[in-house]
Amino acid sequence: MAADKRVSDLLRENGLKATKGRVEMLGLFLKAGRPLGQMQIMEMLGLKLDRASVYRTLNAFTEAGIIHMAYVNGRHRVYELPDKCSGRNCHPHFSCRSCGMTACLEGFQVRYKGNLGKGFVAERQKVLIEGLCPDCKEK
Amino acid sequence: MAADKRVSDLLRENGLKATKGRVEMLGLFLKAGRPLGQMQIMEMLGLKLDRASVYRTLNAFTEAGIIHMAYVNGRHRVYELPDKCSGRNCHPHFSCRSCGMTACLEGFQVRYKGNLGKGFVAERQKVLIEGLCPDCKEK
DNA sequence: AGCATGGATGCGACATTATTGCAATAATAA
DNA sequence: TTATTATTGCAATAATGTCGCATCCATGCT
Ligand SMILES: [Mn+2]
Ligand SMILES: [Mn+2]
Ligand SMILES: [Zn+2]
Ligand SMILES: [Zn+2]
Repeated sequence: MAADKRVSDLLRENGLKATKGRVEMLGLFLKAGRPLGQMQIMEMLGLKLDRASVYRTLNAFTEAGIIHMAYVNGRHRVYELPDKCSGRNCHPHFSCRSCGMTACLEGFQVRYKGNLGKGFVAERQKVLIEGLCPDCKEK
Repeated sequence: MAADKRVSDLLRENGLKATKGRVEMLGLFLKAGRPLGQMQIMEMLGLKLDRASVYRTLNAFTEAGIIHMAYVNGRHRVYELPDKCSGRNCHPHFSCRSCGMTACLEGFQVRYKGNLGKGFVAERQKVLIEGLCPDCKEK
């Protein structure tokens, strides 16, 4: 598949061997266009990869900067491509306290007033808005 | 101790029995003035409470609104008093990606531009700035 | 003060998420 | 193609948090 070739190259450009599992996982992130956790990845891939390999790949991708952890949902770590983020301005997420539904907030800017303090260096922000989704707001 | 009396009353005002463990834990939060996790709590209390009780108390306090989860540090959930927060404007935190050091950011305002979307209700924000602390910046 | 009662605790078992050691395997360079 | 070395699968282990249950104790009532 031609898409696989591009994904493989992307992996090698980032210093990672283009193994089957990695190609499938990165392809999934590219195709999904939304944050993914370990369980979802394995289900979408048909449980073909070992759990440990999925975790190791998520860590490898994160260290390489191909993905980053978007947020923690309960006990689950959820990862995504950093494509909707620009530099230190990572896009925020919303989480429904009632049903656990989460969503990327794209049309939503975060601004800060004040400064961190002498010597601190900001590299990234994680913003999570908690509240109620439209469904849970009813009733 | 007179302080214990006040803490006990605070617990009862929130519909919680003023047991020894709860008085000690809430006293710790009031005295510490900084976010605390389960491990820190048990160490500071000399391991007098059972692990399960600490977790149950953290949950009870959270449901009562006496504390809330400030952030997740690796696998650890860290809680704090909501006294530095006002309504839906919870104060942000900083976390050093190198040493794991975290800090409350008090002189730091967060502003949003744009809106959530029809039907969404924002109740709380969790903002975590990741980067390097002064010590780790030196390297 | 003494007693009754229901919630809280201690303890062990369990659930879940994530990591690690190690032998087998597969991706890359020569 | 072969050699080299990172990666994988598998099982064991770690780490965090929850649950059931018998016991205990904080509270309200007498
Ligand atoms: Mn996102
Ligand atoms: Mn804080
Ligand atoms: Zn919802
Ligand atoms: Zn640091």
